[in-house]
This record gives sequence, C-alpha cells and structure tokens, in this order.
Amino acid sequence: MDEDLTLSSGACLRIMKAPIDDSSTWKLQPNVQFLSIKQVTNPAGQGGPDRYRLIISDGTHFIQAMLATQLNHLVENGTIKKLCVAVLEKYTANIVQNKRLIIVMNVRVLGVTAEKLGNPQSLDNTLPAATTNNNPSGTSTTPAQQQFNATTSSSVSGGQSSVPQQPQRAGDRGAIFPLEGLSPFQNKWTIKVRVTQKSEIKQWANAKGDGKLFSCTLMDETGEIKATAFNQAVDDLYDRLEEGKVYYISRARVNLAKKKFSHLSNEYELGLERNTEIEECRDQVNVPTVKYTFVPLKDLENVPKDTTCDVIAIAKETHDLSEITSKSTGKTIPKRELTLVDRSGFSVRLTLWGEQAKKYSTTGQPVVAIKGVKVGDFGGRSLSMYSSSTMAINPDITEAHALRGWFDSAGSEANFQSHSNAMGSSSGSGGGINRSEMKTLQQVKDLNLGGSDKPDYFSSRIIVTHMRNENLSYPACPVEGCNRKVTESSEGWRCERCDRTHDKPEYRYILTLSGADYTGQLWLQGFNDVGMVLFGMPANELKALEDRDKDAYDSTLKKVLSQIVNVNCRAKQETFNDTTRIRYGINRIQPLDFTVDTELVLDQLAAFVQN
DNA sequence: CCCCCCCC
Repeated sequence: MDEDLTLSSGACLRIMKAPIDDSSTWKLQPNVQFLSIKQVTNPAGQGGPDRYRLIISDGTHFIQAMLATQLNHLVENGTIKKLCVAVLEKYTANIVQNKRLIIVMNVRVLGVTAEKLGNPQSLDNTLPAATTNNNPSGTSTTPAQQQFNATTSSSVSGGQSSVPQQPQRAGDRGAIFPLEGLSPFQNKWTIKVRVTQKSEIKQWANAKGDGKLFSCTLMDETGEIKATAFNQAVDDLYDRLEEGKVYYISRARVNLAKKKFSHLSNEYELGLERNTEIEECRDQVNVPTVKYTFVPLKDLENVPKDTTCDVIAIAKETHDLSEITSKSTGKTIPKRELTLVDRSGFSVRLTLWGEQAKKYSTTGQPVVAIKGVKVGDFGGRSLSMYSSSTMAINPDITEAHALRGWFDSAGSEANFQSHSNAMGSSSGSGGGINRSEMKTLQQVKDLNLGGSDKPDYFSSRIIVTHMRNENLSYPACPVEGCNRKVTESSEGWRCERCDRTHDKPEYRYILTLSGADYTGQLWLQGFNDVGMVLFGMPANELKALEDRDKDAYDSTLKKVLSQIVNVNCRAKQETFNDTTRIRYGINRIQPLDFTVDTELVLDQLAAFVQN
C-alpha cells in the first residue's frame, strides 16, 4: 500500500464545530477511517432508497455521517467497508433540529487497516446555540420548529408569573423538541406532550415468545406519535402515564413507525424503555388537548375508504351494546353503533368496539368529537373506531357549542340523508339500505346470490305477504347485549351464558316472513329490529297484548301484511340435514317513505330517459 | 419484541 494512511486528527472537531458558513472547513479534505457502515431503512411510505450511516474517525474523535445515496453502490460493491481509510473529498452539513448532519458526497478510498487507528472519542454533536441562531441560510429550521420556538418563548414572556417556566432542560437530556422534529438521528431531546390515549396492558404469546405491552398516543402542537412500552417498562411506566395529562419525556427510542399498524400521522414511533424519563408537567401552556381537522359528514364521500379523519357530530341515536364474532380470530367482540348527524344534513353510522363500546353510557344526544376514526364504505360511508381513535363527549370547543345550538333549535327536527341513498336521491334516511345495490327478487335468484361460500348482500323493496304466526318471539336474557335464550326454572329465567337467573325474560322477535315484489317471492328471516319496525312495539308488549286482547293482537299481526319496506339482506348458503339451501336474513329494514322512494324512481326514470 | 381493529 503506497498511500499514506495517517488520519487527519482534528478534522471531526472542525467539521462539527466550525461555523456553518466557514467554507474553509469544507475545502478541508481530511483522511478519515470508517469505523462502521450501517444500513438505515428508509421510512415506510416515503419511497426512495435506503441509506447508509457511517461512523467517521479522525483518530482522535468520531462522528456520524450519512452517505449520499448516489454513493450507495460503493458500499454494495465493497469499495467502502469497515476500517477502510479514505479522503473525504466532498461533504456537506445539514442542520436538522439543532444537529449537524454530515452528508458524504464523494470519497476516495486509500486503503484498509487491520485495526481501528488511534483511540477516537465521541464528539458531542450539539451545536453551540449561537451558531444555530446565526445560521445564515435560515432554511434548515423547519416552520414547525420556528413556530414551536415562537410560542414557547411567548409563553415565557406572557406573564405566567404564577407558573414558573420549566427550567432549561438542555442538560444531558437535550432541549424540548417539537414532536415533528424527532428522528432516529439524534437521541438527546425532551418532548412536552399530552397523553391523549392509553391502551390497556396487553399480554401476548406467539412462536417468538411472550410478554406484555401497552401503547399510548402523545400529542403536542406539532403532531402526534405512538409510544409503546414492553415488559419491564410496562411495570415501570404504566401507572405513571395518565390519559389527559402532560409530561416531559426523554430518552425514549425513536423507531420507524410501522404504518400498517399505526393510524397516526407520524413516520416514527417511540419505544419507552427502562431508562426513559417521564416527568409530569403542570405548566400546560401550548400543549393542546387534541388537534382536530373536522370533516363534515357530507364530505365523507370524498374521504378514501380505510383512511382516518376527524368528525364532530350529534350522536342522534345510540344503539344497544351487541357483539360480533371476528372472522379472523373467532373471538367475540363487543360492539355499539351510534348514528351521527351534523349540519351538512347527513347521517353516518359510527361503530365503537370493545371497551369503548362497553364504556359508552351517555344518554341523550350529545356532541361527539372524534379523532382518527376509520372511514369505511358500508352503506355508502361508515365510521369505525380504532383503538387509537379518541372520542370527546360534549367537548368545550367552539364547534361543539355551535353544533349543540343548531341541533337544539332546528337540527333535531331535520331529515338526514345517508351516503347509501345519496346517489340520485335527494332526501330521506336510508340507514344502511344501499340503493346502488337494489335488486329485484328475481335478480337475487338469477344471480344466485348467497350461492358461494361467502355471503352476498343486497337491498330490495318488498311487500310483506305472509308471516309465520307462531313463535314470533323468544324469551331472551335481559342483560344488555346478551340476547341469549333463557329457560324457565323454579327460580326464574336462567341464562347459561351469563350464569344468572333473572326474574323475567326480555322477549325478542324471531320472524320468518314472505316478501314479494313484482318479479317474485322469497322467505326472509328477521330478528328483533325487524319486528320493532313491523309491529311498532317491543316483543314484550306484543306478548302482553296477545294475553290481554286477542282481537287487538290479531289485528296487529294483520297490519304487518301488505307493509312495503326497503330491506338490506344477507344471502348465505346453509346446510341442514344434508340439504343445502340459501338463507336470506334481513340486516336492515326501513318502512317505505313514499316521498323519498318516489323521488328515487323519478331520478331513475330521468336517468333512463337521458340514456 | 405486539400487530387484531373485526360484524353487517
């Protein structure tokens, strides 16, 4: 090796500490040694190639740098490797959140040594404050950073004399960073954040092992981030973080967010670890509760399916707690639906899951402000809560007061349009009947809906032509959301699921009815909600009526026949006693609204004429 | 280091 492999001691110091506009620094072409070359995966969803992070030594100090991506091939073809000595021919410094990030743009490799040269020490990567402030370009501080700095300093001079400003937190934990400024490239920072959501502690066990974890959502003025703690850190930290409170947090790990599993708008997420420092902050200036970007319910049609948004609305209807069985896991999951309405004249269904569904016990018609809710396309548009979604009930914000005022004065009497019948129709409440999927009963048969393994869904307009008259209802467990059939014993009505005996049952409808349209006829199954619509009274009342006044009961049953209803049905193959047939269940039912349906027909006619 | 966000 004929090249001189002597390192340029002092180069790291000059690169990191010299004034940024001192161009002489960049003319320096030092000999350095690469102590480490590590691939850094590009943040998910940002596209672009991966990058390489270098540890550069001048024999006295070492610093971090990034290799310009156009030089990636030098790593990949082995030209640049660990312990090689090279001339930094061209490099530059970007200031990223008060840190100098060195980008290596051109190198000439001189050789490689068997061992690390010298005894290099880490060079503190923090810029002198004056250098940052004098940054001549002014472009390397993000707008959010500037805004954060501005608001922070205004709060200092804002006469908050009773709340002493938190001491300088620079120390070895670093300055207070806006959430937006966090990145894996620096680790000395403190954030000042509100915990807007904290999960339960979750245990897991899989092939790779077992453990426990919890996660929470942290928020400041600039953004939000998910933070997760595992195992020992769960014990240390779970009780120290409370929903709604504000904390200083430092020494957490910044990881790339796995977008597939996080619905927050942040490229990163935090790992809370054993040495993570958390300190409650009583000065809550400049830490908002939740930052909303509300979408009117009408505009949900423009929000792509499976993305999240924020809405504020009146919870016009609260449905009972029920449950579903997850197709993927087979687990039973509590569910509750709310019907939301707002001033845009639309109504949309919102589903709460699990604990959120169980805990929702608000009566009446509150204002709900929802952050990070998932948009679905069931019935045109629907909303579904993630566990990271938050709901504030009657929040003390301007939009909520305005909505309350509108609803109490006019909105409660208004008719609302749903996204399901928005096409072609101009008013009315479709409530889950998807007009674009309207089928005649003959079409249902011709298309063999329900004829495959998976269910098919369709909507039809039918007239009730017959109803099975016996066993219209069954005695059910009165526990909300249970609905299990109970059996009478000497002690009362026993529910096997709840393992309880009740004084009396809650009767629930279980109906078999014949529906017809101008093309054909089908037998349909319907449960309690169908009976409620057709009979206009709970099954308990109908049962009492049967005992009390047989004539009135008979006439009530008779009135069901010839009712015209719009229904949304689920067609699914079933095998019973070696016979396979298709069962049609009514998911949703709506009495015909002649005004709405006439308008719909007129619209269809107009479209037909135009074509 | 989990990872499901469900159903009709």
